[in-house]
Amino acid sequence: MSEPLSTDFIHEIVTEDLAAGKCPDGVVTRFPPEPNGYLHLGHAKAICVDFGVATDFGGRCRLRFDDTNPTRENQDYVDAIERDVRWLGFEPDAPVRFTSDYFEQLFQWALALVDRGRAYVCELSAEDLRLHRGSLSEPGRDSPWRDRSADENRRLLLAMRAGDFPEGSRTLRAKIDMAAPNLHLRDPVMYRILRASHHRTGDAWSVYPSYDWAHGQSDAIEGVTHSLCTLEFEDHRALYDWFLTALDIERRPRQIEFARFNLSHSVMSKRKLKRVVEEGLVRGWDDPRLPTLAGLRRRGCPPEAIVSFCEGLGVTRRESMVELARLDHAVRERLNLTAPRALAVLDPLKVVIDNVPEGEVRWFETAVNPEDPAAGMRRLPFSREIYIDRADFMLEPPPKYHRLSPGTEVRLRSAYILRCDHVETDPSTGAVTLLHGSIDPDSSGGQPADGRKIKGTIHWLSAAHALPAEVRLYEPLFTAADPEATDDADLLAAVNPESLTVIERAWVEPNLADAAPGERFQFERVGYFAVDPDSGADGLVFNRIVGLRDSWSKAVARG
RNA sequence: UGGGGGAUCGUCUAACGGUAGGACAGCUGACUCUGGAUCAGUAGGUCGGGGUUCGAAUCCCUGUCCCCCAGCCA
Repeated sequence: MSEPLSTDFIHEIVTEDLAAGKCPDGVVTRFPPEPNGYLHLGHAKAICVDFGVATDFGGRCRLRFDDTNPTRENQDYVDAIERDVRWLGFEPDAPVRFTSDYFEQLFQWALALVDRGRAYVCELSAEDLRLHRGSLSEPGRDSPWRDRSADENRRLLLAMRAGDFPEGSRTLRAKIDMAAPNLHLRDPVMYRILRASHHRTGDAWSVYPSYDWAHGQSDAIEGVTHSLCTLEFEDHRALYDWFLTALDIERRPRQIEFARFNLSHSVMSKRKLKRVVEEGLVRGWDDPRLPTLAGLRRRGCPPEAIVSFCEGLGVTRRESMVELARLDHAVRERLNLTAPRALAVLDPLKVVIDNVPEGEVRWFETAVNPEDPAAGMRRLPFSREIYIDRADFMLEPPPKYHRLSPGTEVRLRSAYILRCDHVETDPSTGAVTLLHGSIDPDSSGGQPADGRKIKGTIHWLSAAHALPAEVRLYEPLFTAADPEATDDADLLAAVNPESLTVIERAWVEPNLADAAPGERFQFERVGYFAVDPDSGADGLVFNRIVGLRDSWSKAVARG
């Protein structure tokens, strides 16, 4: 608490509430996902806000599953969501809660409202109910069932619970005002009859509470002080407050809304996400190109980077389009400090070093991570035949090209200075097929004895020691900056056809032989990569998390 | 159209009547055994129009644009 608190408007409100003595038992918040889908970056921000506010004020944050709709929810999602929250690094105040834990209390409260004449059983069909609601500009009309006696309503509500009526035939509605300009106040539905088995309560219920009826009361039951949610619930706040008042609830939670964000070149709406998965545009909910937490995890994004990204976004009531570069930056910032380095050649070109005897192996020591001396050293084998990346050689180099070309020198990272002596090309295509070169024997470790400056340093691998690996390169899933704004019909056309490039046979240094799924590395001069769970007996599979910044290719692109 | 919200560098975000600042992205340069990292520098903004004030991003009036709401989803 000695650290300066964030200055966003939610922190200001909570500070005021605390000063006014409104939270005698401390600040309590909650993250309330519906277990009907996978968490994504948007949820990550909500999680950071919910947990962050609680932590900043020395309070608690709970994880509560808003499981009021058994037709769309299931235990698999519950497990996946809880795993994702913990993976991000947050520890919910035990135990994990469920709105379904409060079904009985909620029902008793509904009965109380019925008795007070504040709720009634309505027999309008879904269609008729819609017709009675009016429109944006016209008031609604009262339901013909609006003025039943409290006794009759109680009897009917109990019968609804008992399962005496068919699904959809009746609802319990709050009796508020069918002419209210806020549509949510036009006698909203509190209970609907659903003949569905619930993942926790089984077949115990045949009526299920609506979000509006359940949410605020669940907050109240749990002693939540600040119920943080996104902007689209703003109009619901009047109803949230109406229920608390109608029930005479004393310790009132306060709903505060903040803005979601959009990520450029990405989609986060549940519907569009579902679409790209179901249309087979990606390989599943954990596809590394998706902004789902499962996808980001598989891609190799460290959770700390995701949290740092979210925290850097700020909390406001303004809609925003966050550039993907922001996420990339957070990932690089984290990985630069923590990822062990490795040499990997994605597009190999063989070089025979004529002044190194066949069969001889020389070993070089180099840092695991120059940014982290504590990470120690690693050993690299060097021999007569090596691979370098094709991009590091040019027959006719442009100005300022610091890499290898006929007759020039370059440093092989941590090993020797190499000169290119001879180039073999395919006579029919002109393509370079093999290089011959020689090393400066007085440059062992990479430092020439005469102190001459070598501008370029490239990565390499001893051909005899290199490990084959599959490498998957990812680009944004969408070419359009704002695919969320495209029509569903055009969504497929907005997909980037080159979002995935698979390199079947790349080479990595032998130290990676035992790398386990999830481990992250920086392939020097190339980017950050993580071991994919597809790795196995057939070999290693790497996902590119994000490339390194590359001012050379930018310069080339500029011309 | 009724109601509820929102407009500050390209992007995100500060400034709460007193010098419009930071971050990301961009550009320059320095340094470098990663053309990475790091460091230094640079460019770039208050939605429009009125008004109040010594002074307005901030207060008032007015206009414009954008988002959300007509599920027995959350």
